[in-house]
Amino acid sequence: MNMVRNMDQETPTTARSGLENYRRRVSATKRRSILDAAREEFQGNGFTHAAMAEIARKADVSTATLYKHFNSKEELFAAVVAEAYSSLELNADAIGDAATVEEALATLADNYLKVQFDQGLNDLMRAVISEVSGLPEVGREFYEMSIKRRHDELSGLFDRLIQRGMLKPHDTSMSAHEVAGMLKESLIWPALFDPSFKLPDSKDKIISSAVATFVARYGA
Amino acid sequence: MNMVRNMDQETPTTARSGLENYRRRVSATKRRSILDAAREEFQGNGFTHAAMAEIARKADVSTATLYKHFNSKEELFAAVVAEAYSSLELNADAIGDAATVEEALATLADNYLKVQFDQGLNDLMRAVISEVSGLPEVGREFYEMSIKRRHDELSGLFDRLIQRGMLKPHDTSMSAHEVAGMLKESLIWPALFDPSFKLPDSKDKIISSAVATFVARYGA
Amino acid sequence: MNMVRNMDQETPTTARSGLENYRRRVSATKRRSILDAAREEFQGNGFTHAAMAEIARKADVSTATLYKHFNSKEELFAAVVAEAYSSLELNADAIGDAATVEEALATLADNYLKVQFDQGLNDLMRAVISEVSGLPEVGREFYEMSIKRRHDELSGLFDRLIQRGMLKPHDTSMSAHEVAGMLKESLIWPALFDPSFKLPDSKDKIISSAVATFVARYGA
Amino acid sequence: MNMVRNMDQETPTTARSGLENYRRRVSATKRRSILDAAREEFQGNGFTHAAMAEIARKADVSTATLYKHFNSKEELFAAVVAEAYSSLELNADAIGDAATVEEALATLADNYLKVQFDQGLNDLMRAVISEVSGLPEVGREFYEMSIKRRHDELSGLFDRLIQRGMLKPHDTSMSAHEVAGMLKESLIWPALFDPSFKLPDSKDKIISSAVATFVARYGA
DNA sequence: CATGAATGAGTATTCATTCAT
DNA sequence: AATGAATGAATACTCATTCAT
Repeated sequence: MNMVRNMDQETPTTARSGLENYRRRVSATKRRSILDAAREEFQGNGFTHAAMAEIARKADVSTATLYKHFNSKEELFAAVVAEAYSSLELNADAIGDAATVEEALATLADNYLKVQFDQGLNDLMRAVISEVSGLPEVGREFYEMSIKRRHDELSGLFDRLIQRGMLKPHDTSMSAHEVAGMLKESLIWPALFDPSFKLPDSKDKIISSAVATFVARYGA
Repeated sequence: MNMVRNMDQETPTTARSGLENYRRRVSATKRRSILDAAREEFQGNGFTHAAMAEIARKADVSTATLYKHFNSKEELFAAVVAEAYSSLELNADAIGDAATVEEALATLADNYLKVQFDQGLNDLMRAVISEVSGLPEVGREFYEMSIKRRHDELSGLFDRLIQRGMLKPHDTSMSAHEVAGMLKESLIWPALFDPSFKLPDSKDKIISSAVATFVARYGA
Repeated sequence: MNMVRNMDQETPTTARSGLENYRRRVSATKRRSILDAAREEFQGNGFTHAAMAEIARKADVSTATLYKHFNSKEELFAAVVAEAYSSLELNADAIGDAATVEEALATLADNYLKVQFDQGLNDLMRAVISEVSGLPEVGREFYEMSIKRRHDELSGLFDRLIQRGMLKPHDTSMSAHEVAGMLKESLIWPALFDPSFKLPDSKDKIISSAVATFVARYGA
Repeated sequence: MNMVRNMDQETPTTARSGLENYRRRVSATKRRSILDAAREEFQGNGFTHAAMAEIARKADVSTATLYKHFNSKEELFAAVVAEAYSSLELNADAIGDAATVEEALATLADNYLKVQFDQGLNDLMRAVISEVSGLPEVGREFYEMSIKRRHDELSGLFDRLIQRGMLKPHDTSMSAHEVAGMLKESLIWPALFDPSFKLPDSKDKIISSAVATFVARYGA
């Protein structure tokens, strides 16, 4: 049945005219390179200082082509931001079977920080913050889709841990904010003000301490 | 008394002419109105979208006069930012005699949030973050002088509370980060992405919970 | 009957294949829809603001097909304009048997105005005038083929009326200009400056007066 | 008393600071050269094809200066058009004492045509017509201020001629339209479609005939 | 010393036309 | 023969900064 479904999807593709297929592929490729170039520009220069012409140059397309794919600079930026957070992999489930609360939280924190720093999300976050007055929608959506989403994931994890008797019953939305805040204060906040900020060696110690503080209050 | 005040101003360069004095006063007044106008513009529109011409207009001076006082937009911005954090009043001492740790922390948090929201520091913070790529110095200095400075004040308070036996001995720099982070996550972070964000009604509950979590781990 | 129609089309190049025939018909259909779409666009937006892409969209063809039929925007515009005036039906003859000069002229004027307003010729005329600097040929040709052609028709009518003794012998080219000008001043000229201009209620009065003035000088 | 009044006006001017005066002069000069350059461009290329950069170049100013004087291309165009028709000198009065109606009308027509052709008003008129869809206000205002204004002047003259018994009492608005239309049909209308159209040698004959037709109906 | 007019470098966006399939 | 994605050249407008008076 799986095969059949696959065939259902693939048959029309192969049956499609070569021209259509070719165009689809070329178009997708260009769109991809535009998004990559745009992300690089926006992360490096922020929204305002990123130039459409430079994005086009980096993507190796004309500005007109760029505008065929995205109707405006705002729309392109929104697409870049949306793609950034839609690619975030939630992995609270994956670590749900950790032996201890401490282990689970530390792993989750590690994953989160890895993604945040490796994918340049701090740079993108600064770019979004820059345009909060001009593009309030993008700001609000970014907050909802990345920050709030991870918060919900975290409080969901806590709810499950309560059910398993690994945590005291409590307001998990509050506690999720608290543990996230403890980590961000030392590890994300500085990155907002210093583009060269890297994860410090003390990272693990900071995580351990935050987890310990969390457990001191909410541990079973 | 009048003399005393005059002497305060004139002593440095003795026997200044009345004209010189007048000019000095006029100049200081203009500088003041420029800084006020600039702060208003930068908080309202961010660095990039603030216009020097508009600042000059609001300050009721010509653009040339504006440039006599500040050599560039960057320099003016830096001056506004510096003034903003240098006017922050630290008040950890004032509440040092609180009866309980909880009371002391809650009062401190209240003061901090009041200043942050009433003086539009969130707006200014967004402006600084916006220009971190272009003006890294301003970003770093802002972090040092406002965020780090408040952090040092807080850990200093904790040190004193430890000495009085009201807190367990511990790494107070770490704990200061943690309690600050817990508050910011709910009460400052959203303001970064939504300029219309106001302190929520749940503010006191959030403060209480953060303090309780702090005390659960670090309380004596 | 079907054969007859086919023969009408096929006779010129005998023994054409069915495929060729089909293509010819399709091509003619497309050309037709392109011209219709183009006229709509040009009348609505003028030459410069009409967009080739929009014309293609309205005609339901690709831009490439559009360019197969017409080598440039200018050529397409010229074709639209040429078609517009070639479809003008002269009808001076038809009213040649009117009882009085007054009646003949009033009928002719009525017909002329009806066509001009109903077929959107005022809009097209504005479009032509707009491009007179860029496309002088189109302007001159439009003038020759529509304005001058109607003028010739009119002076021809006057010549016949002179022969019948219904008008004094005179320079009919001059008088044709005069009567046309009298009507246009009130009924066409305003439309050049106001696209929403409609024929006023006083239209008949204006026609009568112009005719009366004409007759006062040139009547037998 | 005349002298005193002059002094009243000049004193403040001379008392004005040299700087202010200098700037006023320079600014007026630049504005003048911008308007001249713009008129040349608009007459030559129409509104859409006139380029702000080219106008700036011809006026020997930067585009920014150009925008200091006129907020937009539309506004600049409107200013050019307004200046063109506000400089039209009505001179029906001046010829009010002509011996005969014929003489008065012929003189008036001559003046009108002279201005229209010498000042390039036909070119400007084409430019206005081009933008009637985009800038309806400019179109309507142009019609009101130039065409309608001259029409009112003409019918006013006719009213006075009726009072003097030189014309039959009649609807002078109608007759003004008629005589204007007779002239325009031969002498202005062709210029709308041919930028190189010049006043023909037959000009005087055309004027005479139009006047004669007018007098045939409305003469006393 | 103050002025504000002038600048030049910069940017987002559009559109007639072409070209690989 | 038909497609529509891609192009490049063009253009209105902005703004930090300077300069002649």
